[in-house]
Amino acid sequence: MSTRATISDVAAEAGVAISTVSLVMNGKGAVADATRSRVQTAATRLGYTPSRGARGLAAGRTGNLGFVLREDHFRRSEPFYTRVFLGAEFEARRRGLYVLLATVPDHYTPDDAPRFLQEHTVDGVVVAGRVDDAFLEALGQSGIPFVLADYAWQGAAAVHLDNEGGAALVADHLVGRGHTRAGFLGADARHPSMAARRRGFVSAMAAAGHAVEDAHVVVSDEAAHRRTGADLAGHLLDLPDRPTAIFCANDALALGLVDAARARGLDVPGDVAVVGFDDVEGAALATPPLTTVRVYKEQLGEVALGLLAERAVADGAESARFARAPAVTRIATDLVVRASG
Amino acid sequence: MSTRATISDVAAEAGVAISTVSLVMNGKGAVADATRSRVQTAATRLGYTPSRGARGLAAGRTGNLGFVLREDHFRRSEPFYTRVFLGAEFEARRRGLYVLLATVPDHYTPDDAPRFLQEHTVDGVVVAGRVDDAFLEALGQSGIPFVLADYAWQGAAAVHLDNEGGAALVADHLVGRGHTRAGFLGADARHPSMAARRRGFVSAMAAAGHAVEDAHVVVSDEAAHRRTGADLAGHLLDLPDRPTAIFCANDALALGLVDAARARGLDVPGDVAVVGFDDVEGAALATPPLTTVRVYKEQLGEVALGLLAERAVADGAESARFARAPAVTRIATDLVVRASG
DNA sequence: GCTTCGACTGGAAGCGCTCCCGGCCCCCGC
DNA sequence: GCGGGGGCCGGGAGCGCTTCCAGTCGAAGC
Repeated sequence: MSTRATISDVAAEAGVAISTVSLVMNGKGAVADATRSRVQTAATRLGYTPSRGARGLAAGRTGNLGFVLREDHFRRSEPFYTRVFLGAEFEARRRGLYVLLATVPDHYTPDDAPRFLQEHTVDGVVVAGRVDDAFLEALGQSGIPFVLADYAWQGAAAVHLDNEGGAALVADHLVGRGHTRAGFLGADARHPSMAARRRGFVSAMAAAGHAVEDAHVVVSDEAAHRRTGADLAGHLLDLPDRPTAIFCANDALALGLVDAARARGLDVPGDVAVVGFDDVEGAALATPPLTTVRVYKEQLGEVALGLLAERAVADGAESARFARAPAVTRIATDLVVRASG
Repeated sequence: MSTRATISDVAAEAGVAISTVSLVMNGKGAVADATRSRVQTAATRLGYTPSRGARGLAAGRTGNLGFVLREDHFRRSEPFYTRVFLGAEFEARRRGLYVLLATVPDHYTPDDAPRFLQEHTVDGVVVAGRVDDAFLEALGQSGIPFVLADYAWQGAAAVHLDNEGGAALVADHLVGRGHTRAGFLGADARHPSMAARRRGFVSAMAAAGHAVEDAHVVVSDEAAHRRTGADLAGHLLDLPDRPTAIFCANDALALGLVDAARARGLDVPGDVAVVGFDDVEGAALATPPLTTVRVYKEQLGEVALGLLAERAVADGAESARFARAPAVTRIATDLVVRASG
């Protein structure tokens, strides 16, 4: 191991100038093939790998990107954002970048600022899921490019799931199965995705000629957990004109609703069909297996990071940044039909 | 925002030399109080934060630590290692360090080497959970200091849970409840922790005068999932002299065993008491709530990172590294008694 | 009163790399 | 045959910071 080889070692070994080695390592400029290969063999012989730190210092870029999410999103047992992160990490690796992970508390104060915002150790930030707007505010003012994943804020660049489209798929599916009286169960109402699922479902049902009655739309501000689903279920299941099918804003809620239905002696899907959203790992294993909308979490992360990388890299032109119109990318969703509805 | 302040801006603003600013920022050397405070106010007025990259380059240290785990450990739905990571990240923040996360595949080949090993972007690495020994081999040869969390390998520095102690607590508890015929259900047998739990339990039972019969010890090499627990359960539950209590190597197995018991019409804990290990989030919510051993995942990460930080920092003295005896730290565990046993 | 020390501060040499510039040489066109 | 334009490559100035070294100045020591 001793001390590792530096660029000048390689230059000496190959008998060329430092700058030539740099050109070769970065695949830039015009270098004669002979020289190029001489440098390359010298580099491999010495086991040379460019130092990230030095490269960053000189190039004014760090090659690091931040990935920020709310603390409780990260420690949730359903690894939704973990998967998003993995996708991002994968894409970063492909591009030769690093990802620094950081969490922000539910209620953000300037003291909670991830250090990398201060120390400028990242060229850009992916923000996953809903975070305190105060954080986004601070992030926006810092001038660091950022991309939201599965969240929306003031027209900032974002990539999210096609929630409306997925919900519409559900509506079509239910209508196709002969349901004309469908209900919706939602939670975490402030999350744009949740709102979009509701919107997509309600309007698709209406478009199909089976408008959802207001009384059949139950939405809460609470977190969208299984227990919440069970707790809210009564508002629909105990109705005299109980819906014959219920679309829940996510699988956890759906699972909770199934619990509640079962507790009431109702058969799923016999008495009430249930459809979720997300296709979490437990959905296929549940009894009955849950019909749901599959979302591609890794892809969400990949796309978000890719978008960010392009913005952050192009960011040498400080001025051009705000000129580019914020892009909103949508990741397609699929309906997975199982036994529950 | 424009372009951020550098150390020389601060020096100019405070009317001192660059080196003096550096001394102040690092709290080193002898600087007159007046100068110090002048520098500090200048720094805050300019919103100056030292650049990590430059600092690292100059000091020969990056201030980054790696956190490596197996890919499938990370995407598991139970966020065990996620919690460990959070603990590590927390401790790193306290110390002003960054954590780079990387995963290695189940079967490691040199191509899978996390980039930071090559690019020397980290000063040390925390390895969480069981990884391919080939990776540890490579890591060891790279000369980068590392600390294992929840794994053991060739006497390398490691911190792990007090598995034996926790298992002994379970044994004592069961004996105290009058159980004299206890069984053990394990999986992922190659994991040292799993072996330790078994060992601790068996020897504590023996010490209490109620040795566990060999036929009552069921261990598999499969992953320790809920389904595995259900699948293996028959080897104990269907025995003519079925144990009155079963200690499972982790909660997932225990939950699976409870499933299997219920499927057979057996009452838990009436017909068979069940105890798990880990205290996962679902343990308290299960029916019946699971008696289990609580482990402090965040603390595991904290301690591992702390240990590593000390090694990696002290590592200016390249030679001293191997002189220090590898420390093995143990994190205490607690018994949580709930309804299942 | 002059040396000696210490406390303090400034200068400057890098850390390993990128990238601009300038120069060499060779080939082409007229 | 001569000028000009590329293609290639070397030099060198930084990037922002740490750290060694030298130098200044005031006060204590003889």
